Amino acid sequence: MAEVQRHYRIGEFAKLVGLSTYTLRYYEDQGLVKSQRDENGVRYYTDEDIRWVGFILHLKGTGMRLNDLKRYVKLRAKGDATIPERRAMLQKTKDDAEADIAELQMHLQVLSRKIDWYDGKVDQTIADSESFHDYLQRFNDK
Amino acid sequence: MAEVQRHYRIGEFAKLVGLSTYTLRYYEDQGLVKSQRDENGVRYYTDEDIRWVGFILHLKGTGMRLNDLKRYVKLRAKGDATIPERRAMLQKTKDDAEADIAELQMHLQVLSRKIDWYDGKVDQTIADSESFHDYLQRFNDK
DNA sequence: AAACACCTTTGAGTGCACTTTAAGTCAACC
DNA sequence: GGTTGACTTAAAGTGCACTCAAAGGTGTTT
Repeated sequence: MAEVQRHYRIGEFAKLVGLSTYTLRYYEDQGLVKSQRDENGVRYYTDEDIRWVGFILHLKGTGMRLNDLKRYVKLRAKGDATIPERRAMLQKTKDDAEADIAELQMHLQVLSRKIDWYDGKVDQTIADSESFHDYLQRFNDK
Repeated sequence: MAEVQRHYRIGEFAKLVGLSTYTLRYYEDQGLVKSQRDENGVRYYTDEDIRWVGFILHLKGTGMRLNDLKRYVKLRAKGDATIPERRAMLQKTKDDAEADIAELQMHLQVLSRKIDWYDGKVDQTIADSESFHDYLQRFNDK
């Protein structure tokens, strides 16, 4: 636990977090990630940066946009007074993501039914499929 | 059921299916949707078209790309011999969507715990995963 | 007659999140 | 001493899925 902080240069760090060096510099431009510099002006990152990037990738993974991410980072920099606002952002992101999942699952259900129909597992959709078949004839002409 | 087929012109149809007239014409260019024409060359759509657009929107909703959708439609036009391939496409789309959901839920879990942490509820959840808790502690804003 | 909704083709614009290129410098490693 | 990997800024390119504009046309409704 009491080890000397490891330093990672951008190439190594990129591999560790699963982003490209381009993206990392882009994120830095955007104010999402910070780096430190050595005496030659070369970026380096620490284990804390790995955790931070991991966290923002979780937020991104739930559908948060870069603009919101920027806002979140700015709020964080302002201190504890912004916690309620940050909490609200996360809550909204969560709610949105859950709505997305629910919608996705609804679409998936239709897809599953269609697959079942292909497998001949569905009998009550004959009427549906016949008109659908008729419909598709229109695509045959040209 | 033996009613005269209703005809919808593009504006009305667009509202019914929730797409813009631009998008509808774009989809037609791409071969995803077909329309019929009256004696003046004006597009019209039927109830069957509503169902068809509904279906492709379900496929889109599960993450299928327009290119794949185009491929699907072309296969469909080729007849029953392409059913295995179409089935496989749907299966892959389904598997991908399910993987997306799983990933999303993983990210959501991190988000949820962060919200709990903002709420000071974290003490109660130490029990289930100490290392996960430690992991999340790293994100404690300071 | 004006307003409106539709038609055509072609091409440009939008938004997001990168991704790459250019052109030049610098320093470490083999 | 050449390759590698880093640095800089600014700009252009990519991919997807639209979205809109231009410019001129037809037909139907008020």
